[in-house]
Amino acid sequence: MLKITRKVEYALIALRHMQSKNKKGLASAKEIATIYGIPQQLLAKTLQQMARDNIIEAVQGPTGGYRILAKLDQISLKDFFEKLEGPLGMMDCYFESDCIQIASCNIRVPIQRINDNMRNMFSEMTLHEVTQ
Amino acid sequence: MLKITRKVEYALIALRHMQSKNKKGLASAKEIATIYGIPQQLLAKTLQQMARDNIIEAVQGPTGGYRILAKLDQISLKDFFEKLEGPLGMMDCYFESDCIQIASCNIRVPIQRINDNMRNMFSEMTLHEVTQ
DNA sequence: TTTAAATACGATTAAATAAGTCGTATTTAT
DNA sequence: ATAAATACGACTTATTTAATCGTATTTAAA
Repeated sequence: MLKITRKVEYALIALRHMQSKNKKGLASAKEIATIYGIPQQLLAKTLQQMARDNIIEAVQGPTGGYRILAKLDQISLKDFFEKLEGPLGMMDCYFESDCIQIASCNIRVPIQRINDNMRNMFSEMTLHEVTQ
Repeated sequence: MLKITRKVEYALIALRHMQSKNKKGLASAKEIATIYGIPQQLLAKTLQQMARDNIIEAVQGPTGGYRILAKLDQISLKDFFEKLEGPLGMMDCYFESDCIQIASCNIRVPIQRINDNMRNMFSEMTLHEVTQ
């Protein structure tokens, strides 16, 4: 429990790799996948998603690849996680309220407190801190 | 990602229910399962595990059940989670070091930083806070 | 203008994890 | 004796995550 996914892991690895390049330098999915031993197609999808989210920029065609676009010190880990994996809650009832048990549930408030602590924590860390 | 399991959820519900009883009062698995609409057998296992961990105390035989044994304000959420689900790390490499990629991995240190933040957060919350 | 190497992406399959059930044994109040 | 509770390993099912497949598009360079 409380694990991050491979997708997020691969995204962080890729970002950190791209940071080590100069401003105009591109990194291809193949290059990153080979260096870090991760499945190329899966990484590619993750990179494509980050490109859609304007975290990175894609250049097509041969000699193409990706480079960092956003200012990483302005993106919180919480936003980053949510861009890649959707709403960040330790229990689904934090967002959805279709739980039949709601009436009898006795831990809603305490759970929200834990959730809020966790979200705060990730709100206060930036992508830059993590990939610097 | 970053979800707690049903087991933990059921454990919290059960603890909170037991707290609402007086010192000698017992709550059976059946009672709790019925009130909160959770699978009895699964809950029973979780209660048994908490009993083994001396968080609660089991009384066998008819009229038996469970009651809180430990001082909940002395058990951190981190310890609680780890008792129920094992080591608490957002990535396995926080504990295991059999990852083949270790040599080339570029996010070990950053990931440890996130992990440490998370573990700190859960170390600073007590079970009592969450179930009070 | 053809080719090759890259991104783009929906659909599908495989693997891992979580959730739940089953069966049986043991304990103990009545 | 019986019934109602805990104890617990083995098993099955469901859900989620991870990975792969197939195909289309873009574009630099021969």
